[in-house]
Amino acid sequence: MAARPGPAPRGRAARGSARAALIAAAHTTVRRQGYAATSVDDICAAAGVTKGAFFHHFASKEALAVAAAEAWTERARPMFEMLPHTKLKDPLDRLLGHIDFRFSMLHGPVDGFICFIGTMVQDAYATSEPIRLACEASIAAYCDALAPDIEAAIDAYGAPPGVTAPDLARHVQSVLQGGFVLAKTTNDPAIARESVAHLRRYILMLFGRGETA
Amino acid sequence: MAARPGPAPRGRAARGSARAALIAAAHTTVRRQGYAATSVDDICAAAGVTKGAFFHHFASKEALAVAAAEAWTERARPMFEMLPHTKLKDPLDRLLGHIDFRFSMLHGPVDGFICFIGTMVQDAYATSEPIRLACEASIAAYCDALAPDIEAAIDAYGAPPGVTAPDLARHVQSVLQGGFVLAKTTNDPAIARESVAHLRRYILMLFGRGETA
DNA sequence: GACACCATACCAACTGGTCGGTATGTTGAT
DNA sequence: ATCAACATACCGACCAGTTGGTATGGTGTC
Repeated sequence: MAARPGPAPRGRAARGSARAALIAAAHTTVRRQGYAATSVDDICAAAGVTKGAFFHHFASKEALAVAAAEAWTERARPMFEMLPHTKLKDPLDRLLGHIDFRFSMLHGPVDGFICFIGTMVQDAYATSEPIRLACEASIAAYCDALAPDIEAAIDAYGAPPGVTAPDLARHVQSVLQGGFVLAKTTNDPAIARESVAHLRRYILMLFGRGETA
Repeated sequence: MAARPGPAPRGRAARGSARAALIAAAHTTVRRQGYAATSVDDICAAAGVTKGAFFHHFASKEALAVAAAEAWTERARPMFEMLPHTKLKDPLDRLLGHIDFRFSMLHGPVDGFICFIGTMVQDAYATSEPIRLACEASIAAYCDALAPDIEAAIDAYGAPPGVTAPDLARHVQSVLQGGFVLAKTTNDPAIARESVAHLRRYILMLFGRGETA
């Protein structure tokens, strides 16, 4: 107790880190158990903080959920800005690069790649409008980030009538979310990879690069 | 299975109906709130039955969940046996008929068309292996029911290499589940209809009936 | 540069209420 | 009379949220 080591005491978490630790703990815990099945105590234990700290930073469990949804959006941002495929010249190559990147994430334990937003909105959309809205905003942000490349690909290569950029962006998100659900069901990511492979083939066909029967 | 001879008492729910009422209540309540957020009392209230009756018929909440998953599978069976499109001669027409039928269901309140299985497995797959397995069996039954028509369509029209019937059946299921998640997120089925429309176009292209850019 | 002052960050213990599940009583059909 | 099919009353565990308090770091004053 008397020992007062330098800047980072090893015994417990640094002061000021509780809020971030709680959000990170919410991400991992809710992804594993769902929102309703995750108690505030669970999150506190995972974050290594007490309940007092929790309610110092967040007015309610719901408020944490909203903050965690916003943090998740920020966490996903580098996927569109820092990855190598985002530097490709051809917009369709950028889109396919994104799909391939999402595909490459679908390995290992299911908890490691499933979407916090999709998991949470499933059992909170009917009980908490603030959470639902936060999740809607996060999904919309993802689609908005994906849409410009799709738009450019449509401009460059054309697309069948009725296919628009926002529309296709939402479909990409839909296939991913569906893959997560099935991966949870079978406890195996292979089924999600299959589905993303179908999505990739669809996009290739849409833009005239694919092969038909 | 068959109704007892003689009239049922008029005043309150017929004796012997509690089990079916509880399963039906589980379907509606879990679809709206998720599994973890649904209490045994909620289900009992929705079924118009007391807790004593609940635990007379089911050993636990988990046991009801498993029974409800099996009942859901049975409930979906007529979709493959009794609908008009199942009588079509062309297997691809039967498949498209099924897709169109699923599309036509995507109207009105979200609670009305989302999948009990997909909702429940989301927040129970990590905490209850029996529930996960029951949901896996239900999804597998759906895919098994869909696969023969796809197989026949592949035989009749051919398909790109790597596309198999079980594979594509799972993709159909995946797109549906993903559409449900996004419909919950936006509280609007339109987004799910869009996604199923993309799925339909993909299938048309796969089998050479589609148009590319 | 030392110290009073104070807002923030955090903690342990607790509360009223709800949870899944149980123990036991009552009813109705055979 | 018997037993399945319910209902009533209750239990310990756990839930989200509250309370009263302590530790920490920044700031103004001299």
